[in-house]
Amino acid sequence: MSSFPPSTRSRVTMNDVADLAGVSKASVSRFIGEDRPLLSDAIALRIEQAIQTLGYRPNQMARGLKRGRTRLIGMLLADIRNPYSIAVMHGVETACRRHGYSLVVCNTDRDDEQERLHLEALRSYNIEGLIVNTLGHHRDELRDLHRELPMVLVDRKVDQLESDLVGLNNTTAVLQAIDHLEDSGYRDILFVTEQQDGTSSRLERREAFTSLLAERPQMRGQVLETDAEFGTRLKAFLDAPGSGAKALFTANGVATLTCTRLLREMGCPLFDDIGLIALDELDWYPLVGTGITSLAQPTHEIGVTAFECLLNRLRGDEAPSRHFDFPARLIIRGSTRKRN
Amino acid sequence: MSSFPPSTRSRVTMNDVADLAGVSKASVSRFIGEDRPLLSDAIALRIEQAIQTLGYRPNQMARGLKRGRTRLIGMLLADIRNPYSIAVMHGVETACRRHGYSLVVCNTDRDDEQERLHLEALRSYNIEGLIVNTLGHHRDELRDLHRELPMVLVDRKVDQLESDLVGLNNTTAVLQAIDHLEDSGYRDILFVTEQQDGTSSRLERREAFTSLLAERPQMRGQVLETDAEFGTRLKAFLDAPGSGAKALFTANGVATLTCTRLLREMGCPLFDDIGLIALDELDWYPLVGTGITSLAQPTHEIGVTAFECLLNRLRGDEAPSRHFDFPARLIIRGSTRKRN
DNA sequence: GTGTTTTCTGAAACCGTTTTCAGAGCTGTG
DNA sequence: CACAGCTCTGAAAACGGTTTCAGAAAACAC
Repeated sequence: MSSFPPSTRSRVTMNDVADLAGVSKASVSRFIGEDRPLLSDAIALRIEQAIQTLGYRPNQMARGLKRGRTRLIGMLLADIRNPYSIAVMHGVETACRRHGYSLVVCNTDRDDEQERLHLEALRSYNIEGLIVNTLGHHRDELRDLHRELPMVLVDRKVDQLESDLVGLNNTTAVLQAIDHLEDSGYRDILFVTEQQDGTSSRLERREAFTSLLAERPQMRGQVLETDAEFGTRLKAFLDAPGSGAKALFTANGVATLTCTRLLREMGCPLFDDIGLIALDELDWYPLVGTGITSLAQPTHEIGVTAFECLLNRLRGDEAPSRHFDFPARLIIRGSTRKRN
Repeated sequence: MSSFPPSTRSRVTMNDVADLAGVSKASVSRFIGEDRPLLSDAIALRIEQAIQTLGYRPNQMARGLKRGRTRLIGMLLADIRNPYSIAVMHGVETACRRHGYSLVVCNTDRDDEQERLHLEALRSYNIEGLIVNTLGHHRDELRDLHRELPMVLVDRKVDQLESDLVGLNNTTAVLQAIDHLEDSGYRDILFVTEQQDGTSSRLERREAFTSLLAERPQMRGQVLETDAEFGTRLKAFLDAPGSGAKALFTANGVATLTCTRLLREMGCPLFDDIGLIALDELDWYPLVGTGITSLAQPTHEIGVTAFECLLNRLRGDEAPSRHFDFPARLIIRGSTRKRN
């Protein structure tokens, strides 16, 4: 009878429901919370109907305020346009959804100041946990925050920050790559990485490469960063008299893109003269030249695991910090065909 | 003197600041809000110092509760793994950051039920505005929500939802493509689109293609969806006796990937026998075969514009709903070399 | 010196929830 | 029938802020 068009009312609140059902706010609160069994059937029914007719949705902000549970988790990303980040984020998002959490995504675009601003913002929203995939400068802010809430690092360690870490087993992955290259007859390997900026995974991969190759006298290895002079240096590598079949080993998706572009610009056929193996799998690898061999990371699993770590901590797990090192999966394509 | 290690205290609140500074909460509130000019210099200084020593950060949740401004905006995405969505999201995120907003990202994975759940969640967080890039089933929920807050559609219209729309001028883009194909000597065009699912842009592109080709008797066009039988049908198109040079016109990134994969599997050299023009630009297009010609969308600009629309509405702009149709940029590569 | 503004400040109510606490009804016992 | 022990309910006090309102102090006018 007394039905307003709900559109005119600003927003239906717990009081409205209580009034319509003729009960107190407390009862409504019990109904929507975990205390429903406390209520008599009669009252529960009245509340349920009132909620139905009014289309009531509890206000998470108010809930979070009183209860301390916002059901919000934050994710700090260094570069939202990196497919790796996106793939991991997809995993996180899926897991969040499954457990009733929502995700606040913060992209720093590799900018330290943005990282600081985002950290402040996230804190002010009372997020319950944080997933971090950035350079982690602002160590102090991160540590402060870590005292207040659980935190999980993805892919990159942060100095002096004791927290769970989820990522790739970089050493094993690099070993897989080198083994595969050696098996396929390659002897002269150029490891291509983006410029070192303190990213732990980047450093680990590079060091794994250097130390593993040092153990194999039959192979020769060098390392190049994709800096301003990369083009000329790459050309020099290609032109140098070989001590055996040559191959590039790119340390991530961006490096792969850079190399493939350059090779193409140099008119180097893909991949007759030179081999290529890439860390990280991208959907276009099968399409380029004879196809790019890669080591795929279980990105989805990494994301899901990151969230689950957080969830465990939220549920009170106080165990010392753990590391999850996932293995890579070798996908062989034309870019590493057998040589002799 | 009475300095606790801040780590032991749960979280410093406005009351703590007020106590330390020897003022009332009201003054602290004025200090952190827009009423700072009301305060005397002496008091402002005391507050500022108290905030400094305690490391106080206001709680956005509590703020939002009373004030109604959460500084949160939501983005509903159909498919977070689609590079187009990511590119737009990057634009949105940048704009958000610039204006002090944070972004809650919700990925529906093209699932209607997830869309509903996310809409509920977003509403419960009192987001101030919503950017929508989904199928928009749940028309009613969307409409309800639209009464409460401003909304902007990206790329796809939603039936009977009067709201701002930001996207590509699909008709013009298709026209550009056809013109370019015709100029380059192609006469037999296969338009490849993902299965129709109600996405307005998908439909517009297809219809633009059909009607534009109808006006050009010298060209022949047909449309194929990437369904289960697409492989065989594509092969049929390739094998059919041609009435002129053949080309594929893929309606988005996914379709391009599908086609390129199939062409490669069929052993069709890329791109000698057949041309290809793609709507949407991806970073690997230059690398495949002789390079894929594309129509690039100004994704970043689309994202920024979407946010700015929202911001205008938040600031009280009540103008009737607007459409922003951006033009595409033609990037010519080897896949549409001249034929005769 | 009084009266009127103006400027600054704090008390208290409020935002929409949860949670504590006390009390109102019952039921069962001796 | 008095008493304890349940089960259910509502009033009221949080949560961490903002905002209204009224009053104190200072500035100005006469």
